[in-house]
Amino acid sequence: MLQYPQEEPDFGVALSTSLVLFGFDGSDLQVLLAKSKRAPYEGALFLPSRYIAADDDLMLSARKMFKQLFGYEDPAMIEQLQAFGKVFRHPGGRVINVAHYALVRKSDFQASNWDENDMQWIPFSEVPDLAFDHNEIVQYAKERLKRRVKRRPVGFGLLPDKFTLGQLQNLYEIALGKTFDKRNFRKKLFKTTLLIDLDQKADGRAAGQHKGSQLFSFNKEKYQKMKIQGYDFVF
Amino acid sequence: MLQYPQEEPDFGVALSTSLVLFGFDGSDLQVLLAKSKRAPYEGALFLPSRYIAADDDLMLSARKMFKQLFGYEDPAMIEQLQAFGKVFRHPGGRVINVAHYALVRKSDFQASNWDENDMQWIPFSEVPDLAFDHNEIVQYAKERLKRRVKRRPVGFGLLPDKFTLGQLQNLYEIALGKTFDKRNFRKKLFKTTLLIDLDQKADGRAAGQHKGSQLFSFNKEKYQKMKIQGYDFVF
DNA sequence: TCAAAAGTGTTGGGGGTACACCCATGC
DNA sequence: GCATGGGTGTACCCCCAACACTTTTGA
Repeated sequence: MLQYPQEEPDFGVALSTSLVLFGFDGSDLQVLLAKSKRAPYEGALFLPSRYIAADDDLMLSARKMFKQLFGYEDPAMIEQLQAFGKVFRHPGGRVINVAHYALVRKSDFQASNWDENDMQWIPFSEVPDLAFDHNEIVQYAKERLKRRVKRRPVGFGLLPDKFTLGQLQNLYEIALGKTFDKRNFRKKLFKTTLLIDLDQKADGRAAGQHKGSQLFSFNKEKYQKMKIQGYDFVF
Repeated sequence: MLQYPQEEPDFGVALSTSLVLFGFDGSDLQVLLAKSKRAPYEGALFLPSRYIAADDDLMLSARKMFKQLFGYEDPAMIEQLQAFGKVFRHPGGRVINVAHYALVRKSDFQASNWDENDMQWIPFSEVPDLAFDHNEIVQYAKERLKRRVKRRPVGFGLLPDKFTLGQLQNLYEIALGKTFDKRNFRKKLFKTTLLIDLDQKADGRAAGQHKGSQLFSFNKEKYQKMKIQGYDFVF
């Protein structure tokens, strides 16, 4: 039969998932990486990864790993990237990596058992050579993030609840890889009417935040309503 | 170890791939579907699919299936969509479907052994309930196509070498799901300077083609050059 | 007092959208 | 002759890009 030329499926494959975790500390967009302790990649950095049991849901497995790392369940955004086949060959057979990416607010959690796994945040633009084919995955994730940032207000999921326009602009500039004029950037964002002016000024200096600058939050409810009515966020 | 909590990968999974094949006949964008002859989906339509051997490359498997169907190797565009996990459960175990999509020029090939497999082109907007989770895959493929059409000149890969502006407009309208003003559409396309006016008028009536209307072709070489110099096709 | 970021308006040009009529061809 | 699609120009508006100086705060 043309559609299924092999008589029987070949049940010799294992699944893994890697998570590309993007975090933002106010001035720097970063990717979470672990350090390998095993040959042949001893000492090299790689994406947090795990095997998926044969009967586990793909997305659920990715979410479980996320929870293990951060202690909470619902990242601002999590999505499958795609399946990567050119992974390292396990002696036991073929392993397919179904990679995901997620966005986290770095302000939302505290590192817990990361040290023992040698995990660290690496700036977006300085990701070194990684183990396995993880550079390819990170590259793909970056492209996906760019597309999403342009067409959906996902950027806000990376920021703390109260943020300054400076932080927001930093984020957009790093994610999209170009600079924007401050005045034009503000006009553009205000035009969406999705920013709530909190009538509050920053009283300390978080990363990328200037003491005394105006704080804003993102009007998620309004965005939901507008979306239903056909509004399309385009940056 | 946090990164790989299961000691060993679980080699009990099989891979399959489904192809979402988009074709265009000049007036209608279509998807290629086969008819199932087996329970529990007997009579239902589904995407052309095959199992992937455990040590086969994902993309290569998709290309092989493409060649089986069309007799030539290089579709205008072929890309992985993503892995779909909620596929039917084979009695032997878990099957993961790594779906792909491809664009074909319907003018480039002749149906061969399709009859015996009950394969047929179904209009883009009239895809019925499909077997397995294939509706989800088709839906995902449509979104991907929309994005690609907007940001790359992939539409031309669906058209015959010589096409009319009417055909091109049809294609864009169906793919993006909206209508365009004829004059504005032409202005926009001419502005790209990527259309070659063949100084030739259609002498018959292909689908969606009006006898006597001007024929154009796409200047692929010029596009390649412009792309290298940073040009970004945006429709 | 110096450095760094916040905050603030105007102008010009380009691109998008809206809009209507005549012509060529097939049936 | 009638229906269908081909082909053509103008006007307006909105959005984007370019552009510079003053103020606040921390060090």
